[in-house]
Amino acid sequence: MSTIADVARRAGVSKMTVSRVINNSGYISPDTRERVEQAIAELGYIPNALARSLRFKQTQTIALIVTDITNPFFTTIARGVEDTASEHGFSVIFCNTDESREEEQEYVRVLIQKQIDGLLLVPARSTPDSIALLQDKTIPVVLLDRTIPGRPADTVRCDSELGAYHLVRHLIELGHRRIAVLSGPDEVTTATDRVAGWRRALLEAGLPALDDLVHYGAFSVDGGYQMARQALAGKPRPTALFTANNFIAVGAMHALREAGLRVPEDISLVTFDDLPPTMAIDPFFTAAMQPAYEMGQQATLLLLNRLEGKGPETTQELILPPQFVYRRSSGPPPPEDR
Amino acid sequence: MSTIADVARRAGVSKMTVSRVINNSGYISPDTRERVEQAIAELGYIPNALARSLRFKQTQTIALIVTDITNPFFTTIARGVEDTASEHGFSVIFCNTDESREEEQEYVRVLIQKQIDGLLLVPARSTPDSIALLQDKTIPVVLLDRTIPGRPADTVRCDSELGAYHLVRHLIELGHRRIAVLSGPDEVTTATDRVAGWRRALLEAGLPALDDLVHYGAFSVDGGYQMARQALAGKPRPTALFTANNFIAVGAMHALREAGLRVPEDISLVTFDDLPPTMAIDPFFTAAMQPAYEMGQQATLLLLNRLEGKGPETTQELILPPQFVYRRSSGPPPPEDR
DNA sequence: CTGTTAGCGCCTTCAG
DNA sequence: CTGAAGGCGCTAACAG
Repeated sequence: MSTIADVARRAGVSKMTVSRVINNSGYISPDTRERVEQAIAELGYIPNALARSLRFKQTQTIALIVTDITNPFFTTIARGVEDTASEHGFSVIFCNTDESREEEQEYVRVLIQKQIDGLLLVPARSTPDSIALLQDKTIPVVLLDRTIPGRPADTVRCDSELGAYHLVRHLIELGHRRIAVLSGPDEVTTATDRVAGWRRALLEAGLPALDDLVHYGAFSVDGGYQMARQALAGKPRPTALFTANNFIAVGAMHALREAGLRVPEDISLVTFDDLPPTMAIDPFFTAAMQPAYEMGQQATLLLLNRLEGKGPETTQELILPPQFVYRRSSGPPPPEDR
Repeated sequence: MSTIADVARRAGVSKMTVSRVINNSGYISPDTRERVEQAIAELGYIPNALARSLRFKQTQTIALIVTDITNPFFTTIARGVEDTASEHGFSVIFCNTDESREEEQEYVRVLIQKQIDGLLLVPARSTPDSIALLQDKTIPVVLLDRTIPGRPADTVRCDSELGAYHLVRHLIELGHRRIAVLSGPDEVTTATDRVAGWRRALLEAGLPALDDLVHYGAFSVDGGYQMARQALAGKPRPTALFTANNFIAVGAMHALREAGLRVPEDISLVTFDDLPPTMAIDPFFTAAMQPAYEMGQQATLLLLNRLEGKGPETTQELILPPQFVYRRSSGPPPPEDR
């Protein structure tokens, strides 16, 4: 790897002159520039960004920590982040925590060492530890999708409570009175917010929000399967399920099929997060779709603004509305339950 | 951000001593160590990896360039890469080319500047330019999924020709004689390899591999839709379609539905790449499934080995077999076509 | 218009 | 067991 000194030697100038040519700064005589550019071309010289970063104290690199990159929701966020960052000349380091608080802490440490300029974080669990570490070092952080209770921070997320409220209301309007909710881990704000929306819809309709109907578990196919089995064992059995994400919905469908229940004839299902249109032969779920790409994009823009010292002093919270699609997975309850 | 000098001052020792404590190198008297560790804790000192990298000439960072991170196939690869890299203490910069050669070139340039230790590349188009740049700088590269004709390089991929051959053979055994292939861009080796497998299966069965039956397009839902419409316009109409990836299959299904054709009663469909099990309520496609996670994992291990100077002098090519699942999307041709 | 000096934060070498 | 000097590659500040 040739360095700026090699180029300088070859062009018969000082390192400084080469630096000026590279960065188009200051005045340079045309033929000096020519000589330098030729030397650069001959050597195939490419500047070392590490050395620059060491001086400038910025790396043009941000990081994105998510809990599960295989979930299309996060994939789409990631795509939004990468597109936006790249457009603005930033690279993105991706990290996957698998919902583990320890992994998250470890990643944050490494990323600080690598001197990232900022971080986009989907917090694995609601503890302020990792983000406190960043904020101490005055490295901007934007929380994505989830919040950390009691820790103010810039945030971009979807309105979980509202989305849940509308989905459950839709079920109530169809005539359902026993609606179970299959949610994520109870330490994660999206999971508890979605339960809160479920509760509001029920109470508003004068229906009891029984604890028996609330299930917390993992945001995964297996979690959905387990919770659905529990829910189906309830007496009397719920006539509808509200699942808190796409994987849970798929797992619940497996359990329903196994129990010989037809959807929506025997039981209805509505869910947060749809299956991506690119993957759906025949879209089926009634769903609240989060604007994942836009969330990634907006979060990145907010972060990049912070890097430039722009934006208000106080923390910003951008809450995007979900979109609703009503499809075949929801219908009226079976006759005996009306 | 505190530096090693701050710690040294606070502990009343030299920078060197602090460095020794951090890296556990050389002998240090227990109570000097104690004092230094205390100073580190008090200051919340975290070493600057940039400065280290500048000296050591390695960043413990690799990059992964894919063409479309929203495709679950690449997502799963990415997950395999991230898990493996992280286990070995490496961070991963993700880049998305959208199948654009220019984007790829630009990313490679930036990544070289950032002094990545190695690159995992899904080449967007079959030109050796970007990888030549890396190899000139002796930065190890491992090609993933696709090869670059005429440019030997370490590669980890799935056997596209074989997978296609078996899928098409399956159709032939069911009685199909007019089988169209809907493939990717004709400059991409996976696309051409899959057409080659299709051709071999047909010729081996004594069937004509007519050019009319071959369609090249984009690896996308829209590409699949377009190609399927063309294929359906063929006279006589094919009785089966072989699609070269999951998105193409989904797009083809849209076109089939639009044309009022039932699968498999009126027309059969087999495909490379399944829809991921986490996303499938009711798996439908007869498919050749690529071991995506393992591909990511193996490619990363190969790359990390190269970084340590291990492995044979010659380039390595790891070709993994696809797995086959036979499901409802394929059946015998309609009676009039038998 | 161009060059010199100094330093970003860290670690290797070589003395003490 | 500990410290001082020097350099990784680059550029800001200050000459000339």
